[in-house]
Amino acid sequence: MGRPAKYSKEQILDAAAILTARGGPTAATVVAIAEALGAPSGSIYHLFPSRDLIVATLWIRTVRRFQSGYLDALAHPDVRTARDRAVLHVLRWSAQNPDDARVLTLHSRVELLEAWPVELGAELETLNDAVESAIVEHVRLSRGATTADAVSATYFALVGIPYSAVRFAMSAGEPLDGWLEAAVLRASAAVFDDPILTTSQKDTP
Amino acid sequence: MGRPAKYSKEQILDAAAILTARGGPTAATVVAIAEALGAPSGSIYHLFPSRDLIVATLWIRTVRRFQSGYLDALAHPDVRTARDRAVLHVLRWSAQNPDDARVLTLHSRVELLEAWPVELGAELETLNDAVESAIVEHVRLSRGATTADAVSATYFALVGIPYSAVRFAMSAGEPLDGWLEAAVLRASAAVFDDPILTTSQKDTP
DNA sequence: CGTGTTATAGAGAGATGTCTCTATTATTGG
DNA sequence: CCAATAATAGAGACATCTCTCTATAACACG
Repeated sequence: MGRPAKYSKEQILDAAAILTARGGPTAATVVAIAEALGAPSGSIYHLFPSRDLIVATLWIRTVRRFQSGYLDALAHPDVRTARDRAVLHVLRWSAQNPDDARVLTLHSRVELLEAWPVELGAELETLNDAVESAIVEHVRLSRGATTADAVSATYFALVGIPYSAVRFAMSAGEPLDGWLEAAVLRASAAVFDDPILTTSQKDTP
Repeated sequence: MGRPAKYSKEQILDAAAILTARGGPTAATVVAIAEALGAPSGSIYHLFPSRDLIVATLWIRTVRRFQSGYLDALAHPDVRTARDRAVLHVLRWSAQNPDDARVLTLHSRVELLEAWPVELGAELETLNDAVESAIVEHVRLSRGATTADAVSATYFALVGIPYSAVRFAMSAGEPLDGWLEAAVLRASAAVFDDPILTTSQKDTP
């Protein structure tokens, strides 16, 4: 019923991802996306009501794509294995999805879009909930109890540090494996060598 | 000789820094800078020939400001002390200069400006030379000889990791001291616990 | 006190981006 | 084959940004 769609939302998001990854936060203009698809700009607005919504949807899609494997990795019952797998997932997922990784790392959410669409407010609010819960759960498993500092430090070790390696590799042109993988694993693990993080249950090798 | 200047280049760069730090790479428009100074946009062009040159000059100024203390820290004769001081300088300088730090971390140089002014080409080329030399020298002091991987890893440990903490703190609203300082020091130091980095001269605690 | 000099003031030209609105095209079901 | 439907096509209104150009203001020096 009706004319078949020539362009899809996914196509638009794909084009927006590539443009953003390679040209910065402002590169994904509606005109540029339309050109990438060989469409006039009006056709884009048939699928997305605004540019902001394209960018916001791209952000959500990218975060979700990253999170699925990350949560699996962190769910491993052995605490140490979970840590290593989570860290490695950041590196390997980024290596396999360089454009998505660029969207996530080169550009922080705040600078990607100053005014986030209200329609997606709720979704954006809860976007990180799954990872946050998983981190809290991980801290509980490691220590028996949680504190705000322990959760923050764990977040830093299991997300912040591996992402710094992704940024580093992307700007330096280094491959995301070899010595860098090993270095990130050591750096991340070292964060846990702290009395504050290991009071109730000692993590011994 | 002539009317006294009401606005200075420094004032313009200060306004651009604040705008960029708080509103992202595109926030420092000439109009916005002019408004911040209470001047019409034409007056800005009397001091800077183009917006690109404002942003590029701001970048150089910010990097230089950061580097001066960093190089001092890294110049300490004791290798271990040099490392710790360098790492701490990143954290403390960022805490004391939050807007400058935001310019440096929230936005990578590439996304700040796609086309860098040719006039500053040479300056931008050599901007990191001093730090790179210092890192190479540090590696030589630690190991007796240098390899590309060792230099990269050192760069990651002494710049990448501390900056990831700055980003982390800025987006999470954590203070840049306390447990985070300690965690970063451990994470950074752990990168050096590697045979590749310690072949000729062992770094033992 | 006037002249030369240097800076600011402010309007506006031209480019680019977002978004709207109408016309047109392709398909499906009767 | 003929509606009904749902999509694309494309022009253009409106906003904003960069940069230019001319007029005007303030100060130094003789």
